[in-house]
Amino acid sequence: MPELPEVETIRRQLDPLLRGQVIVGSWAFGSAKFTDARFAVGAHLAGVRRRGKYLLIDLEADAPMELIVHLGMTGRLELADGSSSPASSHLRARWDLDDGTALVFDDVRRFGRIAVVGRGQHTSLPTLDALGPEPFDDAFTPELLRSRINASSRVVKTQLLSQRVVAGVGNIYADEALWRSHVHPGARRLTRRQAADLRDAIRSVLAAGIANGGTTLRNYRDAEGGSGRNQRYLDCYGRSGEPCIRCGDTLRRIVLDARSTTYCPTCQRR
DNA sequence: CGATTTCCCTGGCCGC
DNA sequence: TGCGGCCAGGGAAATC
Repeated sequence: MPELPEVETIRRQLDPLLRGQVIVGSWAFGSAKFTDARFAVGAHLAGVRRRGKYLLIDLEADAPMELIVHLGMTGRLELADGSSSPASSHLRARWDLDDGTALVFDDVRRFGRIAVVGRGQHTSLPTLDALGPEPFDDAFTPELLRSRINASSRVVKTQLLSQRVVAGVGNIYADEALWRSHVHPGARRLTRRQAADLRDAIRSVLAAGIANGGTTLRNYRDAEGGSGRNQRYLDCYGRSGEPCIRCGDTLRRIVLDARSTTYCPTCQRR
């Protein structure tokens, strides 16, 4: 379940390793979600960027292009050098690089996606195309958060997961940010104070996630095959039935949009 | 057009 | 030990 901190961790690891290399060959699993991988062959890798949970690898070829990778639920990107090849029991794509290494994409459940598009041409990926601001961007203000949340009748957690209000928040960090800011996941309107607290909480839980190398609960591994450490510091997600560390009440699990949601019924009132 | 629902996937876990 | 059933859930397509 890679969210922004996990994708950013991978981006930071891959960028210096991929920059300057040339893709000399490729292989892709026979599914439309991955077959675009072969269109990157022949391109020069100019750098690895990130938008929300999407990795954007800049390609220089006849025209500027982007190799877009979304890790879905169980996607893993690793660099294989001849000596140590990463676990790839569910290989979905491989890009052979001119120094003899290979970028390998493994994805057990095939919720991931690969696309090669013209630079900045994102209309074929609707979620990316309509992505909200980066959480650390100046544009992500409490006023913007409040106006977008209050403009829709959907509950706040659903809107956070939609990626349209802010980019990169998934189920884990949504529960953490809502808990930290005392906002009920089922709230439909935010006060100015709540919006300010939630904006700050989103930033702080994501920053902690990045600083801790991401959250590994099941499948997530970084680009070196390592586990994250942030799972040791989760206050709310996955802790239903346990006491809230802030007030002592028992954390409760509900289902919103078919996604499990943990919150504190005392700290997070509607 | 926005909101809501369904579907895609398979390893791990639970109960019998 | 074996096996059916269920759960995890991001994003896109289908439907309301």
